[in-house]
Amino acid sequence: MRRRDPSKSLARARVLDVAERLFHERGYKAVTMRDIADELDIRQASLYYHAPGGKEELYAKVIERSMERHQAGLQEAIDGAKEEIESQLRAAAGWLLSQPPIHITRILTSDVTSLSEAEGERISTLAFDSTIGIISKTVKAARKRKELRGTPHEDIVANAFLSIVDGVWYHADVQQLKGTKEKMAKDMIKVLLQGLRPKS
Amino acid sequence: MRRRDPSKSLARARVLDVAERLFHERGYKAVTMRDIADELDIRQASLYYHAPGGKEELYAKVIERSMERHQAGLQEAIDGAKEEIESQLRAAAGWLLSQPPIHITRILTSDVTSLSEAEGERISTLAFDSTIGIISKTVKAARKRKELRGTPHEDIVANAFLSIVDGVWYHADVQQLKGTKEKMAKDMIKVLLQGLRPKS
DNA sequence: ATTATCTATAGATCTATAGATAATGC
DNA sequence: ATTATCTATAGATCTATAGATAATGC
Repeated sequence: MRRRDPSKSLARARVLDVAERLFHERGYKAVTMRDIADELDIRQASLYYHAPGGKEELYAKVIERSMERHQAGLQEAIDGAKEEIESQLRAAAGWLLSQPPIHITRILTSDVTSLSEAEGERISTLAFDSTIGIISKTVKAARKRKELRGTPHEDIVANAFLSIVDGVWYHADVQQLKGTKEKMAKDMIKVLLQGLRPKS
Repeated sequence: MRRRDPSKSLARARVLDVAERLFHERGYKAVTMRDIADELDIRQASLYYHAPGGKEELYAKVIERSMERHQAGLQEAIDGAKEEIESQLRAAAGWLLSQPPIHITRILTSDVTSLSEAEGERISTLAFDSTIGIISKTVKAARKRKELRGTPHEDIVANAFLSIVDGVWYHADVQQLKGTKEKMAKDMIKVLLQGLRPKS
């Protein structure tokens, strides 16, 4: 052994970190326990010491942790911003761009269908509430303050917002467009909000 | 045998239809050859008579056919509409909502990474050009007509548009929101365009 | 004694091939 | 003879478990 394990959480956290990155990048089915072990430089079987519950439970733990972090991160960003929807969404986008892309639509439409039904539903709800739900709530509050008009449904708007940020990631990464991600997000938020404001 | 195969394409097309539905719903890795065979009510091995090239080639054929159809469908919808961006996008959305959701982001970020590198790149390019590319071109043309301002980058806008339509599918299907998909799409297009028009 | 690895392997699943069989058209 | 299935099975891959081994702390 290398050391007396100063906290147990250190090695476990590393496992969760690697698993999170791979699961978010490729999705549940496309990641094998061997892939995760390889990146950790241990044997595939040794991974089960840190993840005795198996792959599905590891995935669930990864998504739980990731979603709790996103929920908190989004909420803090929004609460820390001026009580005004453009500042709030810009802060939310700032948070999202500080983290690797989550591909929330893939989680909700593909990944969860490979899990047991009960687990799939639990993860669906959690993932929805932690991301779309938070933004949706914020949009709703802005409507109460009369900053935004009543349509379209806030979940659709929230989903559009998150997809746009995901799209910014894709175009910055893969398509290598010029300009910073923050600038792209800021511009798209402006576009989105202009259409959402009351005609006055 | 049941019949003299009046065209060969009939059975082949059924295979492609089933495979397309499953691959689009769940993604490449989450669909097995057995899943496809089961839905066709044949044995898993019999599927190889219709798909002798194996799973990866079947997936490629499925995506090629689907993307060619989408490219044609989108282009025809847009060309058939009034030469004005709102009519064009509404027609494009109408086409997309007449087809099952494609989850283009999942294809581009997850599915293609499970293919061989060359095939992955080919499919990526095809999928991008057939969807985001077509909308992007349309946005660019509208800019030339001075209907829209110059930012954000048209690929980002096109991606947002497609994600929004995908989101409409999700919320109508899974979340069971009230109202037709067409109404939701129309409202979101209005929102998007208002922000994209020149200040004048 | 506990912690964290390892090797070996069972068992399930998945892709793919070989070869037999049955039904039809020429 | 051709077309479309089938059964049987090889071989690869994947998840998971059992039990051995090495290093450290008590």
